[in-house]
Amino acid sequence: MKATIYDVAREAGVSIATVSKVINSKGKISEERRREIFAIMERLQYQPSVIASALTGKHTYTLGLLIPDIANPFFGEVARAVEDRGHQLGYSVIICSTDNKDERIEQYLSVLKQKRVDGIMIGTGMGNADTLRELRGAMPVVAIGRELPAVPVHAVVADDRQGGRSAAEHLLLLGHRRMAVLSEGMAVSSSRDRLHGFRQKLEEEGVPLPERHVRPCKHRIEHAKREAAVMLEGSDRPTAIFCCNDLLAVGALQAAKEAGIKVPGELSVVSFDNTVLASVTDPPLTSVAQPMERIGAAAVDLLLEQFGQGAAPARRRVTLRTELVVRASTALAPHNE
Amino acid sequence: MKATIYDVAREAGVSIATVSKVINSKGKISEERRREIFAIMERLQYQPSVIASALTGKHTYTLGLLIPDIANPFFGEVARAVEDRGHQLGYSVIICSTDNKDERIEQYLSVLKQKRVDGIMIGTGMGNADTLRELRGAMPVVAIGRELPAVPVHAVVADDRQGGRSAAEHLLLLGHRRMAVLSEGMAVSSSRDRLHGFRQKLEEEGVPLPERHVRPCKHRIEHAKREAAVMLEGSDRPTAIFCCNDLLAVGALQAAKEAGIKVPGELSVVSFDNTVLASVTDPPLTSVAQPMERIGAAAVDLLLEQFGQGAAPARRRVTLRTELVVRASTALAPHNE
DNA sequence: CTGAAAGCGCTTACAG
DNA sequence: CTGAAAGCGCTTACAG
Repeated sequence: MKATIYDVAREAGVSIATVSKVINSKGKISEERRREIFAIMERLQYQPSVIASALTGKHTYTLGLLIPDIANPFFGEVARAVEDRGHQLGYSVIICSTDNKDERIEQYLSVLKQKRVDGIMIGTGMGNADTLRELRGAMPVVAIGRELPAVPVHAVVADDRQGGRSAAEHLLLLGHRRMAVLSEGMAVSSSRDRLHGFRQKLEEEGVPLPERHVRPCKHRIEHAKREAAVMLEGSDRPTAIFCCNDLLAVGALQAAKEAGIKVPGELSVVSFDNTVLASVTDPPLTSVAQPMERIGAAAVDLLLEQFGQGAAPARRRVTLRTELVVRASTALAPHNE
Repeated sequence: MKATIYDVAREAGVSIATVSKVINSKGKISEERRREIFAIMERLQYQPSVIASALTGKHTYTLGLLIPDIANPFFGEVARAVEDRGHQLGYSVIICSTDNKDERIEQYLSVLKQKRVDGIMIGTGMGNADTLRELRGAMPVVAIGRELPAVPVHAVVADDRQGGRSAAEHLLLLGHRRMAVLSEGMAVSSSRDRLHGFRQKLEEEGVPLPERHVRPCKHRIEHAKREAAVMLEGSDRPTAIFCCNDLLAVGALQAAKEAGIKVPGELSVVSFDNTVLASVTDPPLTSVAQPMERIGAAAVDLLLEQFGQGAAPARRRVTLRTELVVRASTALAPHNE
């Protein structure tokens, strides 16, 4: 049978209270006793039960992470960052891939509550504002990667607007004037902000961005490819496309290839996220990098900060800068106008 | 304060034992009472504490998943499959990215024990056989994706040998005779088996595979690129390369491009895993697909099967077939010999 | 069909 | 510096 605190106490000839204290470095215990007790724990292969200690009102040292899909490289990298920071601080993370489905979200939330996790990070859409409001009343929550509409919660996000701007700046500097955008659904705040920043910069420079050149896409390569193909038809086609994530950019690349349009010679493509995909395509993608490591770490920190405090302190936002990583998918605009 | 089983019992005018029974569908409770109690639980927003119930000797309904890196697309897909199957059956999964480092492995294992997870899936290397032996004595374990040396544990793996064979068959059919292999370290059983199957098939057909054309690589694109570049020097260079995973194949593709060697015209590349990367490169990769979904699901099933049984039942292995997915990175061998 | 009581393995005041 | 006792929120025989 597994050793318990009673076994350790008996061996050491002390009370379980004393053992508990040495485990948690609390109270004053003579150095000698503490050594002895550690030795006994070692010998008995004693592993204190987090379950039992959690029941006594302490933390479970477990966090929940809601994301659309852990198999998506972007979320995989974010999850890794969350995991690492959590691990450093003594927390484990339970992954919850929601596919952005309300049903799965509710199920996972219920499970996480029953397991009494110490807090939840939400990187997925949340259709139901009531659910979120209720959740926020029950435990610390932080939005990660995107804002959650309707309910004010802490959030850590990339500076999507500035990221969009820097994509625009890059293309403008290369002389592009006819541009297009492949965006995600407008329900996603991060995607809206990227587009907003991009468009704003173009407006400042007096470069038009016709509505028909802004196409929202589902989060799938084939879909992006189809949308891009449509954009690339006709003679007044754009010389540059800004894609709101790497997957969309892959679709754009494939569409261009099928249409016999050379990237970057005849078409520049700027992407967003800078996941591993960006370095794997041919040509490799110029991409606005999100600081995924820092996003993950900040989310954990923001979550843990809330432990001390009572219910719902002032809302906090952490915005992290993006950085344009230039690769081979962008070049000077063709001057055959 | 959070509602407890006592609150529900009080409201319903019954004992906590009765409430417990309706929660767990145990014993005989009149239909009327059961409805009433459910209604009260609903009204009180009662969420039974998994913590408390776990302490009573039941399961924690939490599983541990050890993998090298959740940010690696292959493991991300496996993790997703594990998560889904676990979720279906009422289990959560804690991710543990080990980077194959013994220190991290030990830390995570210790945490998982303290949290009393119901079982552990190991998809990472395990240098220390003693650790594993000890672990296996303490709780259900299954190896996932590769064998664990030295200690017999249940395992679910792809049929790597057959996968290697089918890669070879494909290339032979296309007329290739001068082949090379980019493999992972030989410590990894799956990589060994892939190479073994590949080589065996070649031998059967009397096609040589010179030792200098078999190069072990680290799990990084740049490293693979460098190794491939060396292989592609000289005039007797291979007309086909078999890469033991998608990342290595990306490296090979990049090396070929830099050397001005056309894929698939002058060089065919076959990959293994068939992660999202395989469909993103240019040309997209012909790849031996691992059935990641089924691997993940089988691992969970194999783990849960052990719950009923006493310590260490007979060792079981589940081997799942691979499938060659042909894309555009392979073609007929050039006949300019 | 229902309930009283013991017990799971800890932590936390409180007393000494 | 150390220990006795209550309590965390459940489940499980056992008795009725």
